[in-house]
Amino acid sequence: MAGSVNKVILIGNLGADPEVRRTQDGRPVVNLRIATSESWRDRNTNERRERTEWHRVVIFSEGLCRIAEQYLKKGSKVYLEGQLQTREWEDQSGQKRWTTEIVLQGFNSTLTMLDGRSGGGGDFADSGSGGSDFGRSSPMDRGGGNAPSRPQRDDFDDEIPF
Amino acid sequence: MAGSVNKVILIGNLGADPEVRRTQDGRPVVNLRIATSESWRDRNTNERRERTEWHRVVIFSEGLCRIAEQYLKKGSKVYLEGQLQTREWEDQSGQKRWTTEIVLQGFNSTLTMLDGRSGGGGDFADSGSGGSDFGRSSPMDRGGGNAPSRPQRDDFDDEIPF
Amino acid sequence: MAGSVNKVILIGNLGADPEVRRTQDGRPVVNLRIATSESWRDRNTNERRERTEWHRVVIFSEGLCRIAEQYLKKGSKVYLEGQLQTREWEDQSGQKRWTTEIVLQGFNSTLTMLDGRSGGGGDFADSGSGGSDFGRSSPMDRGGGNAPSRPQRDDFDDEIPF
Amino acid sequence: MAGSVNKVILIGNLGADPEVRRTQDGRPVVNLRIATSESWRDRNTNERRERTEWHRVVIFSEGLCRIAEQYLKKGSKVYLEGQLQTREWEDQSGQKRWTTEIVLQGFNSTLTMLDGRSGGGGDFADSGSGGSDFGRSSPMDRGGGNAPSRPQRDDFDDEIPF
DNA sequence: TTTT
DNA sequence: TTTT
Repeated sequence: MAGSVNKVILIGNLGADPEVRRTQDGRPVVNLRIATSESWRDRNTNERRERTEWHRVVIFSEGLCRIAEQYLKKGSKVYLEGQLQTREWEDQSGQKRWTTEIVLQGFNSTLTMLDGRSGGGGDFADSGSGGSDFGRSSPMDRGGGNAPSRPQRDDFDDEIPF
Repeated sequence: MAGSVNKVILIGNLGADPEVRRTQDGRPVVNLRIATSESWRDRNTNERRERTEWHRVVIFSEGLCRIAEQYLKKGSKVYLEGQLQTREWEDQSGQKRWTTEIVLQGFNSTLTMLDGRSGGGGDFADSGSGGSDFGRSSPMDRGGGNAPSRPQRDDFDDEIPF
Repeated sequence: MAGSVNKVILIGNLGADPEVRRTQDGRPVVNLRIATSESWRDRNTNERRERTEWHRVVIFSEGLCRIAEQYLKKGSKVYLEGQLQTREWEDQSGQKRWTTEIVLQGFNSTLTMLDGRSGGGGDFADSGSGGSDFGRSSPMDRGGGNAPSRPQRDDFDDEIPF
Repeated sequence: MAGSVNKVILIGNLGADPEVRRTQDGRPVVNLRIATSESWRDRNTNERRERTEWHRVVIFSEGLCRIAEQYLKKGSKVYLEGQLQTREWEDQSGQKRWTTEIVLQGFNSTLTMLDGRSGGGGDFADSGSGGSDFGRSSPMDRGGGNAPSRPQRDDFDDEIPF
């Protein structure tokens, strides 16, 4: 469909260290659990109340995976932009289940650390990546195939951390 | 938690007419199914491909419910801002399930029609408001001078459709 | 125009303490100067480079003004959502000039502190609110003053999880 | 500065056809004038009022320039994401002036047509460009210079329009 | 004028 | 499971 937008913006804290996996062909995938919360004072009881929402974030962009691996850990505060995707899977009993995740992949995905821990810090974005590693299959896949002479993602990565 | 943000921005089309329900105490709740899509041309096969993502949207804001009921229908294109919420429920077999929805409720929720169907059109936001406490004037009115006798939220509601 | 959106999202640091003024009829107006920066390493020279952008922010929302006054100071890091407005003025020589500002006023304006300085911290939004009721307690608290017969926040709590 | 965000999101209509220029080294630059509006009913007079804001948009991304040239015209409705930049210039009398623009360049810039005119339509993003000119210097580097051997942007462009 |  |  022409003219659609699917964007999630979060600022929250990692509930656990980033979980790093690799696809069969060696590309990294990082999963994050991120908490966002709201607090307010209940008018009737005057008690302070809080609601925490837990988000599943999946990073496919190689550059952002690297950032997550190197700089993020349990408790880190991040700003990110990604998109919603719901995927279907089967539980042990063979029943269909759905999980909704925030996917960071391709252009318009961003990950920024908001606390200075680890001496890191920085503002990162996935330029859509360069070469072989990106998207292979997805709407974002520009390519793959032949190794690009100089993958853009690497260029980008060269710049960071600063 | 201080300093967190949980925001979803979608532009997409309704896959069905809005589904309107009422809570036990009479407040409206509207459910929307919204599709966002991306298309690209597969470089390897040169085929055009498309991926459609379906989103569950729940509107609790009374004002936005009214808008949805009155103006939206299957096929309508909308811009919206809401927040992610995952709720737990039990399926028929008593197993826990989770569903992630985009909730429009309270400040920072917005719903805007992007096609002119139905003679409608307009830009709506939920002030979160109930009745009497919102906006003393107009969104743009910084100033004024004469205290308006009638709360902006009502004004706002009066304003639409325009 | 129906169906338009005018939104600015910034994360940056205050270049100076908030500047607080009052309108003739006593309402507060707060001006902020906020810096956003990007850094990168120049590929050719291998030097680290940086570009800082300075933004003029004007807060008309009383609640957000109060927050700014109480919690923000030079160096504070904030997340904010507002809208672009360009206003015309005359310089000393009578020539027309324009200044573009990010205005926080009414629904869909938000201000969140991202560092914990001052013991503060919090997540604030402008419900378009009128006067006395915002900030008094929490972003979620719409209460204030006379207990509204059916506080929305409570509604909200009732509703979730649903 | 690490951890900053500078993002503008607009949905509005072009007030005029795109204005296309070229830099000395041949790269395209497109200027757009975009209107966003809000309407409301004045509580005191009960008149309908409207405020239109005009935005200056500058597109440096080659891919997005092409899109703008090919598909946009006066009256087109667009969704875009870019960033704020204020540049200094001198008027005829040698006085300093500032103009704030919304710049589409590099990752995290997007342009989407929201009306189907011209048979067009589509969802475009600037991947930060391709080849040789991105990252080489900066996100802000509009430069370029050497023709990229296989510009990513072209890859991307191959996919559109669909 | 901020920040890292 | 985070954070304040």
